[in-house]
Amino acid sequence: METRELVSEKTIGRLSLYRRLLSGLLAKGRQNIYSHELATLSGGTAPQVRRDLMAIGYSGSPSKGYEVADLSESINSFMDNPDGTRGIIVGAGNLGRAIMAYFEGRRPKLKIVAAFDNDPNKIGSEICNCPCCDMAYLKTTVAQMGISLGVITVPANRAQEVGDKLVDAGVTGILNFAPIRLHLPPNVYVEHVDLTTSMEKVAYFVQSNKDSDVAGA
Amino acid sequence: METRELVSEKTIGRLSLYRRLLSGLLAKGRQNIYSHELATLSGGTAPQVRRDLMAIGYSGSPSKGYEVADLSESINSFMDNPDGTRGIIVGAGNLGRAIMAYFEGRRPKLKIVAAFDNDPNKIGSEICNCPCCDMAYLKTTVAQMGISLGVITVPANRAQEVGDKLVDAGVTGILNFAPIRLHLPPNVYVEHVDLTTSMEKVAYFVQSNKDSDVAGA
DNA sequence: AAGAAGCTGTGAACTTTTTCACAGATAGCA
DNA sequence: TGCTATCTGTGAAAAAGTTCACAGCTTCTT
Ligand SMILES: NC(=O)c1ccc[n+]([C@@H]2O[C@H](COP(=O)([O-])OP(=O)(O)OC[C@H]3O[C@@H](n4cnc5c(N)ncnc54)[C@H](O)[C@@H]3O)[C@@H](O)[C@H]2O)c1
Ligand SMILES: NC(=O)c1ccc[n+]([C@@H]2O[C@H](COP(=O)([O-])OP(=O)(O)OC[C@H]3O[C@@H](n4cnc5c(N)ncnc54)[C@H](O)[C@@H]3O)[C@@H](O)[C@H]2O)c1
Repeated sequence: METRELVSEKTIGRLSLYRRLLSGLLAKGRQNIYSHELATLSGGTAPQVRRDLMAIGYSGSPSKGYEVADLSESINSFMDNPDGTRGIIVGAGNLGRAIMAYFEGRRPKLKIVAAFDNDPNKIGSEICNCPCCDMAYLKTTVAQMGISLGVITVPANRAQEVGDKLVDAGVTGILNFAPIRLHLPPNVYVEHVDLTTSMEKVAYFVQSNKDSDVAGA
Repeated sequence: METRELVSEKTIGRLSLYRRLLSGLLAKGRQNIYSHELATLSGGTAPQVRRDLMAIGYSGSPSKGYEVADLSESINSFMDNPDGTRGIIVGAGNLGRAIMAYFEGRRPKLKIVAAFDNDPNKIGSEICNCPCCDMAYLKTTVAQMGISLGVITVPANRAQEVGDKLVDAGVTGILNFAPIRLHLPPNVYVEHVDLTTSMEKVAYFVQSNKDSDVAGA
């Protein structure tokens, strides 16, 4: 079974945001920050920020707050795999290519190293400095390049099949953009990004704004 | 007064998924479904499905479960604005265009009707049957076309400014893809889709999977 | 006609997550 | 030095969300 769930998924998500905000501040020369300032930037509350930092064992000073550079480094070393994480994208369509373009060269510890597709016109081409490969090479590539993360951007009706192939190849974390729920073994971490639902949620709360007020996310 | 029974954000998100699953089933001629079946499809539990449907006042039958067509229609009428919801996208870059391509013609009650950009090469062009307009026309377009929803796909450093413009124009719901937290009035519903965080969460949980169990299932 | 099976609807229990509220720490200042 | 202001760290309370467990309904079987 799962051994240690020390830090909750929600906290991990917020830590990801904090470190992004912190590196922006660092670039501007900012040295210290209080929990309530990070809270404002991140859209949360001060106690929540303090709880999150407590979860990774980080301590600030009552008068100076937190040291930007040091905290940033602490979150990095808590979250990043020191050897780096390598991922692949399956489905080099509109969304897949947008994601590849965006993540190219952005984080040294998290790289997308190849794309896979089943369209003969795409196979063999290069997308954002990554080769676009035939699905037949999925398993060997995952093994040879030490890939642990897969991004699924194929149409909904192919997503389960692709998920199965990724797991079979040895991937243990999947980011799924297809609008269905994948059925995969419990030792594989799956994050579903459901853009249709996100859009429909906004549409719903827009509508209900008309007669009453609703808190934001 | 309090007319509308408050339905949580999480329930709304699941209802969006249920109706998508239901329309797939409907297309296959399926007539009835039990809560535990919908639970399996949606990755949830049977009591949760029943609670969610209870929230919109829908009742099934103890022997037949829920009627697919009828339930689907009930969720539609609960979630959709009968007059339809119109949205615009600001930032016709890689992600913005992928989203426009995807949502084109997909839902009759939820349409993206225009794009906006500040790049002179894009302004005046047509993207997925939508005009790409100059930001100068944002306010008048929102008013004239009765637009209530805005999607933000501009770079992070322009997102707050664009959010302010959207709110000023009269939009009351925003789907934000820029990797920052927007600061907007509380009557505006904002959904943040943070793809960087999603990716980093998977990377984190991949890493922590390593030491627990190795045997694939 | 009565019993068995298996479903829904839901109060209550439980779990997770967030917020409150305050002791203790640190710096600035008179 | 001692007072004031304001921060952090955290136990405790509250809120939100999920699951349990079972009464009651409906159909099927015998
Ligand atoms: N683009 C969006 O904004 C958006 C929004 C919501 C959901 N999605 C979902 O994201 C996914 C991708 O969307 P898109 O707009 O990029 O679609 P797309 O059609 O542009 O791209 C799909 C790609 O997958 C490839 N493909 C198809 N079957 C394959 C297989 N079996 N193995 C490998 N590759 C295969 C196709 O060749 C194509 O390149 C879809 O599931 C879609 O429902 C996208
Ligand atoms: N593409 C992804 O996978 C991805 C992942 C994570 C986050 N994001 C975020 O989504 C947003 C869009 O990403 P992208 O990859 O599409 O970027 P992009 O650079 O391809 O597109 C940005 C578009 O916004 C337009 N723009 C810039 N400033 C503007 C302004 N002030 N008003 C109107 N239009 C303006 C540009 O002309 C361009 O067309 C960014 O904030 C990015 O951080 C994207």
